[in-house]
Amino acid sequence: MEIQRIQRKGLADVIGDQLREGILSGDLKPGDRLPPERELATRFGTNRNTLREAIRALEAQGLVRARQGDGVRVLDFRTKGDFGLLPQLVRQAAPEDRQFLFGDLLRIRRIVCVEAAVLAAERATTEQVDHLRDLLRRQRAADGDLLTLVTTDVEIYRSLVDASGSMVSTLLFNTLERVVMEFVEIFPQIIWFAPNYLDRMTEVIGAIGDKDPERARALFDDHLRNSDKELLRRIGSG
Amino acid sequence: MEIQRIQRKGLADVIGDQLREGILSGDLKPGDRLPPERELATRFGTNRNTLREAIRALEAQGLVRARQGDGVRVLDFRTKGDFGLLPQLVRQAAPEDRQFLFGDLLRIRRIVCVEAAVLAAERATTEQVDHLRDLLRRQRAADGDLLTLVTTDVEIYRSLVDASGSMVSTLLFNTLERVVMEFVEIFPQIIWFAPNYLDRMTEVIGAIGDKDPERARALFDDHLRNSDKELLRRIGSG
DNA sequence: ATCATCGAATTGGTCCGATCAATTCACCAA
DNA sequence: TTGGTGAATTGATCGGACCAATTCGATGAT
Repeated sequence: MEIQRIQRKGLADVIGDQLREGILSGDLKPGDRLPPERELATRFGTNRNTLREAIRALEAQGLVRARQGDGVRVLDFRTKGDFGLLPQLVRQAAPEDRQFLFGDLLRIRRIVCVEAAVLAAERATTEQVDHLRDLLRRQRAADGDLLTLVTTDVEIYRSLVDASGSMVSTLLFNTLERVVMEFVEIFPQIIWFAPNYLDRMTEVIGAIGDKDPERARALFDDHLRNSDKELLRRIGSG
Repeated sequence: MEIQRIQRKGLADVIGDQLREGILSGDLKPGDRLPPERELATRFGTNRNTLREAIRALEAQGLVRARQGDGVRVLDFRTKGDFGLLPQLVRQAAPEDRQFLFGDLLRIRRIVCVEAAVLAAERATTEQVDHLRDLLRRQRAADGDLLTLVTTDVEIYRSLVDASGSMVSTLLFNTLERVVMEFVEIFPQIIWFAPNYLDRMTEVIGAIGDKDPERARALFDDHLRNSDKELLRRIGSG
C-alpha cells in the first residue's frame, strides 16, 4: 500500500474552493453575477491571472459561466450540475442531511453494482472471472487485516465493474466510490463487513462464472440490501 | 422555447478540447508527461496564461495533475475519471463503439429512472404529483408538435427525479441527460415516442400518486425496457 | 412618448515579461 | 555505495497592457 502523496494546494485551488463552497452552499444563487475579476482578485489578495485560473476550474465543472462583456454568472447546479459535484456536496452537507444523503447514495450504488454484476454475467471473460476468484482468495487470506480487507474489497468491486465491460458503469463507479470515501471520512464506522460477506461474494462471482445473470442479480441485490441496511443502522446509532 | 445562445469558444477552450481529445482517445497515455507549459504555449501559438487556463480546466475534470517542479502528468481516466467525462467520451467515440455505448447508457438510465420513480412513490408530495399530471396534460395537448413533445418529455423525467427527493438521483440524471443529448446529435432518429407512451406514463404517475412503489417500479421498468429496445433497433437499422 | 442608434463604460479574453518555489537530477564527497 | 549539494527544470504567482464582446445610457428620429 503506497503512501498517498499529499496534494499541495496552490492559491488558485484555495480560491476555487471558497467560491465553490459559496455556490454549493447556496450563498451564491443561480443567476447571480460574481464581482468583476479585477475586483475579486484584489478582494482575495491576488492577481487576475491566478483568479481566472480558479474560475476556469469552476467553469469546467459547470458551476459558473463567463461571458465576455457580461460577467461570470452562477449556474444552477441542481438542474445543470454534473454528477461529479457530489463528493464536494457531501463534504459540506449539513450534518442533519448527511444520513439522508448516505441512504440515497447506497440505494444508487446498489442498483448500479447489481446491474454491473448482471452485465458481467453476460459478458465477462474467463480471465476476468479468474481474477475475481483470485481477489476472493486474497480476501480470505487477509484474515482480519482491515487495511487489506478494505483495499481488496474496493478492488473486487472495481474488477466486477470492469468485467461488465461497460465504460458507463466504470465511470459511474469511479464517482460513486469517491463519494463513499467522503462518507468514510465522516462516518468511519461504515468500514464494516457483513459476517457472511465472503460467502455471499463467492456465490455472486460463481453466478457470474456460470453466465447466469438473473441468479447474479438476485444474490447480489439481496446481499447489498441487507448489508446497506446495517450500514445505515450503524450511522443512525452512531 | 428560448433560442439557445451559442456559446462562443475562446482560445483556451479550443486548446483544452484538443488536449482532452488526446487524453480520451488514448494518444496521451496515463503517466505521460505533457511538454512544459512554455513549450506547449508556443506550440499552440499562444501564451502561458491562456495555456494554463486550459490545463486548469483539465485538472478540474481529473484528467491531468500538475505538480510544481515536476510537470503535468496525464491521469488514468478509466480508473480515476469522473462520470462527467462521459458526454465528451461519447462525442469522440469511434462509430463502431457508439451503438454499444448507447446500449449501456440506456441500461443505466433505465435503472436510475426506475429507482427514481420508486423513491417518488415513497416520498412525492401531492404538489409534485399534481405537477407531473399537469405535464402529462400538456403533453396530450401537444398533439404531435415534436418540439413540445421532446421538451415536455425531458421536463417530465426531470420532475419525476425531483419528486424522488434525492440529490444523488438529480445530479446523476443531469449527466445522463447530457449524454443522451450527445447521442441525439449523432442519431437524430432516436427522437421517438412509443405509441402507448402517454398511457404508460399516466399509469406510472398514477402509481406514484397512489404511493405504490412496487407498481411504479414494475410499470416503469416494463415500459422502458420495451421503449429502449425499439430505440436500439432504430440505431441498428439506421 | 416611443423606439432605434450610437458610443462610452464595463467586463471578460489574450498577451508579455518577470520572479518565486518545488522538484528533479547530475555531480561530488565521504 | 551512499548521502548531500547545487544547478537546471518546471509549475505558481505576479503586475501591467491591450483587445473584444456586451451592456446601458444618451441621443435623436418618428
